[in-house]
Amino acid sequence: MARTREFDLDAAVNAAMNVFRSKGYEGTSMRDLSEATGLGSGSIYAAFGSKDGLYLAVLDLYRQRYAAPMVDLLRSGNDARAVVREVFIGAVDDITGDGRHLACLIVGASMERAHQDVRVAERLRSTTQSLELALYDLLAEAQLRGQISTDRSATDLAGFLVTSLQGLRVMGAINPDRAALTRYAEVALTCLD
Amino acid sequence: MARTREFDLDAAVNAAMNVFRSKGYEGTSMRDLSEATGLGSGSIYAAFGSKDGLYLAVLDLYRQRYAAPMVDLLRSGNDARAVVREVFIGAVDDITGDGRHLACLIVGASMERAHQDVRVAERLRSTTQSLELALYDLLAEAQLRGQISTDRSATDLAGFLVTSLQGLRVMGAINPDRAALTRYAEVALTCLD
DNA sequence: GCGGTACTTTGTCGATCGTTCCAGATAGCG
DNA sequence: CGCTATCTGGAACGATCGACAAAGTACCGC
Repeated sequence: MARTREFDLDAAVNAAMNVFRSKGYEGTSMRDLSEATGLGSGSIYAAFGSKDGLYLAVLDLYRQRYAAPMVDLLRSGNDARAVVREVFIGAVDDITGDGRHLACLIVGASMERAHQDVRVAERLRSTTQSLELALYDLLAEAQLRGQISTDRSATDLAGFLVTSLQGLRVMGAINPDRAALTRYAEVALTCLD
Repeated sequence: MARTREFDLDAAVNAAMNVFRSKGYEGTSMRDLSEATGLGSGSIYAAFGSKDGLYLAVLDLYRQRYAAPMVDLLRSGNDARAVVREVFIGAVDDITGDGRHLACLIVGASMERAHQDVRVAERLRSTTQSLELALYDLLAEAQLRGQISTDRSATDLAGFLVTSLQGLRVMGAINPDRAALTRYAEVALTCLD
């Protein structure tokens, strides 16, 4: 063996993620990525192969960092209503959290890259489906226990809730008004009544 | 006066809109726009000043072509429930309509351009607010008449419905399943009950 | 019909794009 | 400690970016 890699790969992907979130895929140049990660372009290409490769790594990190904890929360076994509300409030916090205008990578990727890169599309479908499935399991169970409405199937409710989450991200990008977004989220939650 | 303009300005903006919708702002080059509109880049710069200028013209056309008719429908004086359902079904049709994967310009602009160009942000806010206001007027009236629920304010309901519409656009980009989107829309409409 | 004018076309500008390659630096092994 | 495999940062690549100037063209008022 010889010299080992000096930089923290995860930290680099994380830095790249912030750039992609604020500038989009096409709007981000390799120069931007070099500056954000502190790496030379040679190191980036050695580690990820290409700009696309780095973007895919960013998508994976995003899923692991944001989507996976949300799924874990939904599967924690707590009260369905409380857990779903917590997910929505967490999302609103995330949207309006910092002033750096970090758009949702999932929504951005859906609009900009899903139709161009099939690997991106696959990851998006997989990520949203895992979230939808966790919601479905939670809601189906709650319906059996009579804790939420059975007017709509758990499938439709889960899909609708994911749709609302995506909508909140878009609305937050247009107008990051936390109080308003919270009220919209509350209206969405009434579908469980 | 002198030589008249040879091309149809609206047709050119419309062609540019399709390109922007399928490739995004940064992903679209002046060459793409030249080919789509059939104009030389010189003509484009003479007519719109810059790529940004053309993009703003596209946003205005999009509003006039898609958002304005929606507002007109909401203000047509017909039954609130029926009109709102019609708007949602129309949106789902638009999302899943053609196979050309034309993303919603509003959502795409929100994610990619709103944080970079203040003029884009203004147009987005203005467009969504006109839609929200039309919904508010419709729903407030319907509440007075006892036709829909008064559990939530008309303001919140209107905002929530716009949020749902945006969410449907995102979900449609990830997975253009008309039947599923229609069911999600139906769930959203239950907030009026 | 003719001059003037506005529009169109073409070619090209410097800058920047994503990518590749190289020379120097560095850590592990014998 | 020397060797060498690997990593590093930066220079340089051709291609393409958005933008523009000059030349050609068609139309209007006279």
